[in-house]
Amino acid sequence: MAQCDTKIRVLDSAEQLFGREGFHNTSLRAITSLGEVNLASVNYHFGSKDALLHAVIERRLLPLNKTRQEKIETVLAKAQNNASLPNAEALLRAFIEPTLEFRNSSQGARDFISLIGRSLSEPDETVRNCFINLARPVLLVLFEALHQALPQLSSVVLMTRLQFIMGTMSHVMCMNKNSTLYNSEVLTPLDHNALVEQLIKYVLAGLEAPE
Amino acid sequence: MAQCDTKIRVLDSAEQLFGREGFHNTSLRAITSLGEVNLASVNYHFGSKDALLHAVIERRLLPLNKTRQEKIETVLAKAQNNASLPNAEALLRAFIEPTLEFRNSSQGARDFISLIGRSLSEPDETVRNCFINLARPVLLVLFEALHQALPQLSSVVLMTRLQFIMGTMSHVMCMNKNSTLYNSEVLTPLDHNALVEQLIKYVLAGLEAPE
DNA sequence: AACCGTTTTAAACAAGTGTTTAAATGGGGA
DNA sequence: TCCCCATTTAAACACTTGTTTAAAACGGTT
Repeated sequence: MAQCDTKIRVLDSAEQLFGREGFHNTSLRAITSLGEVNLASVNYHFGSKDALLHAVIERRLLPLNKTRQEKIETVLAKAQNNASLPNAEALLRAFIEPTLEFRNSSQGARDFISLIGRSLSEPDETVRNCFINLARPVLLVLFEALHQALPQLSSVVLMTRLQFIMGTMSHVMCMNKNSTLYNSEVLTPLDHNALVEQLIKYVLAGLEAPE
Repeated sequence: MAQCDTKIRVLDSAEQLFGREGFHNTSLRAITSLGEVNLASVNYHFGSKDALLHAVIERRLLPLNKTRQEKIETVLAKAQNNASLPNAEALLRAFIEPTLEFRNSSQGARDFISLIGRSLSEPDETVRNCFINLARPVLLVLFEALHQALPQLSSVVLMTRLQFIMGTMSHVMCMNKNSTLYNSEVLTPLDHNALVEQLIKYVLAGLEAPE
């Protein structure tokens, strides 16, 4: 089927360019020439540039959110079996690890994660809402689970800290070698696994700090 | 002086629109019509749209960075007088509080802080470098100061955690009522002071976590 | 082979972009 | 008053943008 091929080529090219150059800084002509397809195929298959963005995000985010939600529910089920409180670190891992493992799996995944890492602070609500609406359900699940894990925290403080965690994660998701704050030839950045562990340690400590 | 007035009106309008709509999503015509000045005045007074962005950022960031650096050096001097290690929380406050106090001072400041909060994850290096180059000196000072305050942390871990802190801060700086993750009619967000205290608590706990 | 709906293609569309130009305007000093 | 300079203005520039059009090409079914 040639038509499926075209659709995927558009999605892949759009993912790469949206992730690296940003949505507004990427033209349909750049996408179609990178994917070596005709300009009009975008509007034919997707309808508009906005709808293309939606398709790009949905393709990766739905499976990712499914994984995250399942892992969270596994932690909750285990706690219920033990008649104990769910473990906060395990819940954070359930949410964070799939994200960064996916990011580490391919260059396309890396570009995509960069795109959605940026989307929370995107000024244009077209982009922002597209991500937020898809992410809200699993974030609510995470919020409720963390509420069980840390009953000493008030709702408003927990919500605030969850926002902080999202900020920390977003920043890690967008990071690449060109965006470091210091031109450090001396310090070599951490590898994937060490970075994940440091991130978990950081957000867990912040989350569990006395109110 | 009519010319100064025009320059300031362009800067103010650009600050507002860059902050709210993003750099690439803001046209010179939108800026000049908001400021009620002629379109060509931007290129006459600043040279180009890129140079205008630079001027917008520099106008606010240079004084802000000066304040942050002075406060950091005050903490360091006090520690030296007491022949003790500098206090990590005081150092974080020296860096964070001026930022959020400025953000809270006016709507223009709020727009500006939103602009630079986003700039770290900006895909276009024109915008990103503009901020990073101006911010690097004070960040290096902060890094060295925290190194003294927390000698048990290795350089690479401290650097990583400083990146996490910048991510958390960036997110707070961009936050507004339209970007919340949950449509919570129930939870009313924290006021300015409570938010600052929660932020300090969060980043301090993450920074001081055992390595 | 003829027909069909789907997909691809090149071309054009109207609107918007940053920048440049050259003329007009304004006010202070000789 | 005249001149000069800095500033403002309206218009045009060349280019890019997302979208639409109508014709062409394709591939499977009868």
